[in-house]
Amino acid sequence: MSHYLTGNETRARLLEVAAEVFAEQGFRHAKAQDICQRAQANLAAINYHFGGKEQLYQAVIHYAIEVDEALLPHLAVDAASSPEERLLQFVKAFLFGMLSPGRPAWHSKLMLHEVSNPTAALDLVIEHLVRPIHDLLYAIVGDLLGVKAAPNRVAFFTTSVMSQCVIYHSSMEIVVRMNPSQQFDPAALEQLAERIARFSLAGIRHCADIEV
Amino acid sequence: MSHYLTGNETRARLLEVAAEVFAEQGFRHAKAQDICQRAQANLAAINYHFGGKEQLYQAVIHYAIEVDEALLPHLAVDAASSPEERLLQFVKAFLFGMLSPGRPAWHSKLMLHEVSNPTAALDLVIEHLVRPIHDLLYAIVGDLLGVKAAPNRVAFFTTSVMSQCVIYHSSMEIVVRMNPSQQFDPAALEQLAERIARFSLAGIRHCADIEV
Amino acid sequence: MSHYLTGNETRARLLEVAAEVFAEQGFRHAKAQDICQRAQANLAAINYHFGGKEQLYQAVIHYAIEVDEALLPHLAVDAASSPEERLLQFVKAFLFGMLSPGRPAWHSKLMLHEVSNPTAALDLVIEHLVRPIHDLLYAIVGDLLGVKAAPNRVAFFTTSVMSQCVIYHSSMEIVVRMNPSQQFDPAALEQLAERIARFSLAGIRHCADIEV
Amino acid sequence: MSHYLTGNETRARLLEVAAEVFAEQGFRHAKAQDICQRAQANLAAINYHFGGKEQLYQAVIHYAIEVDEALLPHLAVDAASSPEERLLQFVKAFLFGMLSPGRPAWHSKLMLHEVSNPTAALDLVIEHLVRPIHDLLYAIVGDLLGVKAAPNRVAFFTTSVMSQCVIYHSSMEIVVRMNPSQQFDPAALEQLAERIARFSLAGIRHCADIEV
DNA sequence: CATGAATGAGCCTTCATTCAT
DNA sequence: CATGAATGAAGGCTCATTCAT
Repeated sequence: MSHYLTGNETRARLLEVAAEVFAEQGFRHAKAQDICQRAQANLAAINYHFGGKEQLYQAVIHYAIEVDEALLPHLAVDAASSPEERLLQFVKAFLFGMLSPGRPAWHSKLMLHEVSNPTAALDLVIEHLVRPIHDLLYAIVGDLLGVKAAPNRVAFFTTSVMSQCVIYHSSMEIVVRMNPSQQFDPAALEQLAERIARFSLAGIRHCADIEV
Repeated sequence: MSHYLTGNETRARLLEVAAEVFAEQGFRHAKAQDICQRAQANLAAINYHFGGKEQLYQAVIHYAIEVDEALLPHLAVDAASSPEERLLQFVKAFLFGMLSPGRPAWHSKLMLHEVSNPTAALDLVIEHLVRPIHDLLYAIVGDLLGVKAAPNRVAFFTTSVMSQCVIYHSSMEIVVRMNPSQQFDPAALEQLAERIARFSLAGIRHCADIEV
Repeated sequence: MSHYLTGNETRARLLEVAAEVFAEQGFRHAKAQDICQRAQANLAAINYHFGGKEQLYQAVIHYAIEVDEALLPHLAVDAASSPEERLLQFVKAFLFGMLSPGRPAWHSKLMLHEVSNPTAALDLVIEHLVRPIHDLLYAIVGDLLGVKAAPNRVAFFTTSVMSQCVIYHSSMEIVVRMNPSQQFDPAALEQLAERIARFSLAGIRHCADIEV
Repeated sequence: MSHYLTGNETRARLLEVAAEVFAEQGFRHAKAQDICQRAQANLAAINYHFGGKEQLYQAVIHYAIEVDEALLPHLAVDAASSPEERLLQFVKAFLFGMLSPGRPAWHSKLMLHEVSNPTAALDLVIEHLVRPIHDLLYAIVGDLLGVKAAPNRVAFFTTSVMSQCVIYHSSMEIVVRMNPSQQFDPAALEQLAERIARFSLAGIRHCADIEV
């Protein structure tokens, strides 16, 4: 059990609230006053418990990483399945994890802010969250292409699949504007995942054939 | 050169500098002082010429839109070509437009900030920049699928293609980290565009077959 | 014909507009920009024509005094009438001059501001506007009391009558709030004047009797 | 004495000083810096304790109302006395309350500014200070006229009496200029009150007779 | 371990005035 | 005689941090 769970309750509440606020506003837009107010803590509490806004943010990132690492297994679907099946499962899990109003609702938003407005914590995020997920997908795509596939081609397809998933989060606003009828309830997400998987599978296979 | 310039020289300088600064820092983080200093103008100049920081930002957005609308025709490739050919041309033009170290280096960054931290100007950006481009691609995909295609399927494929292009801009940092060998010189962009087009084409055709 | 009418038209417009704006906002709250805008003059025009906001205000006060001195005779009613009649006429003229939407609507407001937020021009205003009016009323009251009346008693009654007139201007807001049914159309003003005159006459006579 | 005080000492000092400064300059002309300096507080203290200049002003108004409400009973003279006696007592109490160099010297000035340059707080002032006083006088006048008196006539006389009292405050500067020999020591105030009461009584009675 | 009080640096805006043409 | 452009001083607000208890 890590340090952010030890100590008193105020500290924990602060951390939880900060995660939400940072997720909503990003590091620089987030206001210490806002966090303390929502956490029903004194304005000085941040400095007392964490040493400052900056360090609080670091703690939140660490927190997020731990939480996420616990959820990561969901993406690592049954290794015995066919690559095709695993691709579908991956996309499905990723989409649901990102878009369904699940537990750490703040989680993805936080990461998004970190990516578009990087702070010193970006490295941590990439190594602990992005890379593991990326590697999972990379392995699936690798299996689809077979051992003979050139790494940069595997990487390209991995990126293509990722991009199709990620866009529904990072550019949700715009996606909705361009296609207002698109829904995001579980059933619609399911269909979306299937389409992405099928679309990508076809693309991968086709290219696998013609380009050795 | 005296302090009192003819015409709107100061105003123009202010606009140019502001575009860069807003692109670097986003609206809220950008400092009026910074802009004025770089533009060698008085702190009150922003207020005098534009009426405030907010309106200056609006002006920059309008400026960006004008610049961009001039580049838009490049995406509208020869209508006589086959849809396949047009898809490739579109992706190529889009990628080059976004990634080549071309004209206004600040342009894309500005848009990125606007999308991740939307202001009131987002609507403008969407309607004048995003939608025209989106519609172009939508038309190409529509031609590929034929008249019988359901609109929401056309929209899905359009989004998938767009996402593959956009990710090389919005998440460049991460793409590079995950795949360090990826280059972005013209030759590499050319190859990237071909891959995206081919991958997408296969995906679209496959799905077109099985799903009516 | 005084200097504020000579010179060009811009200057005159500026003066006219400034009078209104100063009347509405008072000297310090009035904004040079506002005045110039309404007068369709350049922002620098005030400094050019008058030398600054301060001097413009002085000019306005002088203007007001001249205008007012021209209107003053209206208060100096027929000297042949009885004092009782003259009192009524005075009150009526004063009330109408203050409250009817007459020509220099800005005039009284300007004076009011000057009195509650005095500037260096207060002396001028008092000597040229307040005192002449006061003296008129003082003379009427003196005639009512007869030659034997002590000056401080004449002064007291003068003040009492004046106060009853002035309050309908200086505290209009409050008067209306305390007595919402009170109207201020010409007929109501007429009645008001009669009441004030009758009330005051009775007071003066009663006191004249008992206090020698 | 350290910079960190217990309780709301700074807040109290700020309030007291602000009352004076607002009374002297009015809301808009008063400078936050000035207030903080005189109160030996930091410029941000206003924001910390009150939330801004505006709210500080509100607090001052409330403060003034509290102070004043404590003094209000002095005006509500013995109900058993005759109306004539009560009128005299009322005028006397009002004049002394306004003009004697009593408690909060800033109080009346503050109200004056509020009336001539109304802010959102005017309503509060009217309802808590003006109306109670007005109602007191209205009742006295009503008793003098008897039950048969029309409300608008009672209101008129009330206004006339009030105006005679108030002018010695709102237009003190001018009153003195017009009648330099007038004194305002307790004895003179006493005489003034008697004159106003007697004058008004005569006016009221006379009109009561002739106008039903 | 925790808090209410206070601070100061930084920022945007307003506004009368000045400059050069 | 007149103006568009530019300026600087001053004001108020935000916000993370620090102090004393």
